[in-house]
Amino acid sequence: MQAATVTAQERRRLRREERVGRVLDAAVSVFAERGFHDASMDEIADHAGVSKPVLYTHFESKDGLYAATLRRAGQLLTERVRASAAPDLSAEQRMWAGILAFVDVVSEHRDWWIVARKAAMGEGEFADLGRQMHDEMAELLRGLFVETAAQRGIVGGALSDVEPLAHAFVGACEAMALWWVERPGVPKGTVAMNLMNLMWMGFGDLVEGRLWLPAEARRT
Amino acid sequence: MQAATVTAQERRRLRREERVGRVLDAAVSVFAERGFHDASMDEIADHAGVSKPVLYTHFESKDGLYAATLRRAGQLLTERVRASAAPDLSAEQRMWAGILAFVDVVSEHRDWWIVARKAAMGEGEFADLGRQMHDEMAELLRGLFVETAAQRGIVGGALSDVEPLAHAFVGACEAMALWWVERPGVPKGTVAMNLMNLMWMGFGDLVEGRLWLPAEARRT
Amino acid sequence: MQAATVTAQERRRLRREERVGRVLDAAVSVFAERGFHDASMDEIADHAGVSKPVLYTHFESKDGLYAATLRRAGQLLTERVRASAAPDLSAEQRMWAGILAFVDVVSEHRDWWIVARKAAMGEGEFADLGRQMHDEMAELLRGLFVETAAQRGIVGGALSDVEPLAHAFVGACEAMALWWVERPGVPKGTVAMNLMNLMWMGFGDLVEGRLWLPAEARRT
Amino acid sequence: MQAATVTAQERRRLRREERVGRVLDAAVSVFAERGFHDASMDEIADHAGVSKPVLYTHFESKDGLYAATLRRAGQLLTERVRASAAPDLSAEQRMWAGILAFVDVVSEHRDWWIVARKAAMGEGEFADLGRQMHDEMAELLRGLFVETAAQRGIVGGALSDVEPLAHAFVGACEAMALWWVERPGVPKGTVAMNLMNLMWMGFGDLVEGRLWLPAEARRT
DNA sequence: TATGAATGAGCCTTCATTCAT
DNA sequence: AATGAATGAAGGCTCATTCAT
Repeated sequence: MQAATVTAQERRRLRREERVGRVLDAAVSVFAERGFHDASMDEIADHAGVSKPVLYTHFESKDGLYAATLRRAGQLLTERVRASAAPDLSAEQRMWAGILAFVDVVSEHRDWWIVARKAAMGEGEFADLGRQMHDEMAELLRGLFVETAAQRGIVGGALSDVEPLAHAFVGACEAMALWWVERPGVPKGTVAMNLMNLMWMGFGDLVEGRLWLPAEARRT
Repeated sequence: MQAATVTAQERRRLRREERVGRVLDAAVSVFAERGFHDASMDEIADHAGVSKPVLYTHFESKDGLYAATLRRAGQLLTERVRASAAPDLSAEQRMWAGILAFVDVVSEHRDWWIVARKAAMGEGEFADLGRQMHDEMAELLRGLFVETAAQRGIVGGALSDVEPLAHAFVGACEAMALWWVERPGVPKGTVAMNLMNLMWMGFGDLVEGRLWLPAEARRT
Repeated sequence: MQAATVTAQERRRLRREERVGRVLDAAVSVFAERGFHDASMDEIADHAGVSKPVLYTHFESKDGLYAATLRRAGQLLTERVRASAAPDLSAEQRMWAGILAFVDVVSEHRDWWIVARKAAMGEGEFADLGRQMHDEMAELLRGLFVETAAQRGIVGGALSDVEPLAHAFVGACEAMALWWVERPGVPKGTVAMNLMNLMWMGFGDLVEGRLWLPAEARRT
Repeated sequence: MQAATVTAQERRRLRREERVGRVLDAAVSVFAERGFHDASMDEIADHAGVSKPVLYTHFESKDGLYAATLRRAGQLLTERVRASAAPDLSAEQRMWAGILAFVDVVSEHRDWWIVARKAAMGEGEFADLGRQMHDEMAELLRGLFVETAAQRGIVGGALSDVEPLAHAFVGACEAMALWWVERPGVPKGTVAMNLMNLMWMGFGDLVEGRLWLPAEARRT
């Protein structure tokens, strides 16, 4: 009896989780296509094959569902990138692995990535959730910069604050991913190679102190 | 009499244009803060200090007002960048001038830039209008790449298609601008320098054929 | 000087009346085509070639303009019908003349007639104004009935109240006019003949006491 | 279980139909009183005892609700008249039955009849729907005319086209109904008798070739 | 527990009407 | 006296959210 009861509970929990999963999948699909405001709870319920009140038994509100979707998207996208940067690899290897992971995950989870991108331009909590992967990647990059510079004995240098640079690099990745998402024919390897060259080369120059200066500063 | 009549018409026309200007200013401010959907015509009218029907005498609809705002934003932002790249300058000078112009215009017209960025993540006509500056900058960059490569006698090279690279660079600029827009304390020059280094260095490496290759490819 | 002043006033009055006439013409045209609600003051002003405030200097409001239009329509249509029934004619001649006048005026002033018809189905004051011609014709007919019956020495008769009959006959005229207005090819004479037969024959039967009775009443 | 389910569905369907019925009743009442334009969806919802969105779950739009109302009115009014003209009756009996049915239905469904009359004066689709009963009655009458004339061996006759006459007779019925609707005290039988006399007598005269001619034509 | 049906609140849009010139 | 421009008020429609079954 005990076993049966547990099984029944388990089954219920599984069914519940499956439900939630289905709803999130529907939500991400609709949110990605329409954006937050033009996505209606009706359409999401239809996509999920459930009735609208079910949405409200699992999520507080439309905002709640959106936040959950964004949280899920953040996990999905971030985990893979973070996992790829194994600590026993060299900086170069970690960067290459990270780029490969990024390209992979973006192409495999197109909708999640699009939803996050759209949310990133919003306001408040949603923007933060939407920027999760961006921030994570920027932080990883910043770590790589600092670590490499330290290994080479360079302190400070001309560009003392690498945080904006990290964000810029991540922005380059995102822009290229966006460009790529709209051109499905381009092979993944090309995209990754482009990104790696952009980042590793610029990275190398900067870390080694090769610095461009405006004409007026060069006279000295 | 003739002169007076003309003056009256002129005054009317001026007032009309001033009105339209005020409405656009209010619109960009509200759209920037709330996004298209959460911006209400009521709030825009309030911000402009006019009544709601005035919006409809100058613009077809909310969509029309939004499109006009985006068009205006596109002009405002794009003109300066394009104008900065005087054809008698060297490629390096043009790039530096373009970056300075970009940084200037983004900081001077924060709201226009934010509105355009938000629109760029949408769909359809609005997205196109919102991407105007991005596309313009990417095209300018692409031209610089091709021209410089040609001057140095490099044909094809390892990265035959520079379009994605141009988009990536523009993405880097945008990400840094976004980062900067939220940190008003950072001096403009620092941002510009960061961007120029990122672009000119990576640019130089690529144009000169210094190419990063994955380990398995390097064996050959 | 006096003469000149008078002339100037006259001219002004004429111009004013011409203006009012133009506005009424425009109003009847727009009201006829669109009906009261879908007619906008803008469209009427455009049709009249004047600006909207001019409408309000001559008429109190949209309702006022509509009422004026209906009053004018009532005059225009009613006068001719009434004038046709010269008191020195026989009843038969008066009826025939009235029908000819009705058919004439309806075809010559299509819009005025249509406007009145539409108003007749409305509410309140407008309905009354719209029904002016109908009521006038019904009254004329009733007079003919009573007069003829009296001449023939018939008092009371089976149909003591001829008012509803008069309305019914007028309704027949209107329905045929409506049918005719939509079929411009049919000659005027045919329509008039049809109406006269309908009315004169029925009229004759009734006045002379030939009465149809339901089967159960006939047994007696 | 099966039975219970079916019952539940049945109940739902019944309630749904009842709701739709209630909405249509409210709509016809408000449309009859105010006309299409001055009727607001708010007022209709209030009359029906439901909230506004309910109107939109059952009907596409205000236009749709109006069209549905008119269609319903057309059915309601037309069916009874058509049903009354049983084919095994004589022409005279059919006309009398039809008139009784018309008078009945107009008095029992005052609002439906008013709504249809108002719509008939409009334009486009609505006018057609509003004229349904008129057209149906005209067609029935035309059939009676032709049939009776044929039975009496009259071909062509002086009035070769009976369609306008049929419309005129129907117009007479409508005008009398309108007159009656505003004078509730008048007994139904009187109205019916008046109409029957008008129609059957005029009808008889015409079918039998008694024809009124203008003076100038009579000389021959 | 899941659903069909309902609702309250809000937003875009229009138009008769009126100022300021 | 006439106009371009402006406004207040109202109506149609939608959608996130919640009952009653």
